[in-house]
Amino acid sequence: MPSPTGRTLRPETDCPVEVALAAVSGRWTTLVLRELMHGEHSFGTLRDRLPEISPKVLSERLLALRERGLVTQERLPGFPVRTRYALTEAGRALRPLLVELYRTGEALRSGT
Amino acid sequence: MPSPTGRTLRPETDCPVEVALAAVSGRWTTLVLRELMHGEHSFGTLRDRLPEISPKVLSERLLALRERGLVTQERLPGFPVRTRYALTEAGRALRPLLVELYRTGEALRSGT
DNA sequence: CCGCATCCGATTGGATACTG
DNA sequence: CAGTATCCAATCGGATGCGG
Repeated sequence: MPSPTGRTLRPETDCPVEVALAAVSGRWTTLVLRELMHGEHSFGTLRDRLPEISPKVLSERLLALRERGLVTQERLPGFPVRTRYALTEAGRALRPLLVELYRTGEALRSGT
Repeated sequence: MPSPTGRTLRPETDCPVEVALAAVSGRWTTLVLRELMHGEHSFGTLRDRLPEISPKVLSERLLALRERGLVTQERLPGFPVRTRYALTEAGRALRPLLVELYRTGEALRSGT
């Protein structure tokens, strides 16, 4: 965490903690990441695996992840249209963080 | 992360990942935690160290952290009133997660 | 099939003033 | 000193319908 001097005094988007948090926060985000950790997916297969997510939100999440360079989108030729979403190297770099989130969450629950 | 079977299909508050995320999310939350990681604080010293946080938000964050069992509040006798906030054992258990957030955030930035 | 546009209710965070 | 009460603007997430 930030050093004693040079401490951030307010939430800044370029603070590393905020950067990482931004990458995984937002409803459904971690679940979308989990699915993509298992491999590539189309828009539709993601919806199949997360049946209750609305197209708008899924679309928003995928766009945000792409803008952060965590996910790539590829339009496949042919008809009907198909799309392929996959994690980038940076996206895969989130795995240890997700593992740590899981680990910490379990510790908190058992501690309670 | 959740096992192949028994995967969570939607965001549920008792999913470990959500539990951990809930503990650290919300604007200012990680900064308040950071200050408390350094030691106990009163409401006022927290405001001094985070000059731009509003009393309402600080109050909300501290309450949420208390409700999750991450922070304790102690009213000190005497006048004027003083209060002391400190991390619980569970609260201190968040340190590795904060470190991992920082580490991941830096990796994302340098990767960009 | 993909995913954007629209509408809407709920939640969030900030500013400020006030009380025990 | 330590908060709570109010008010408000902005963001968020869900439902649904339409267009490429």
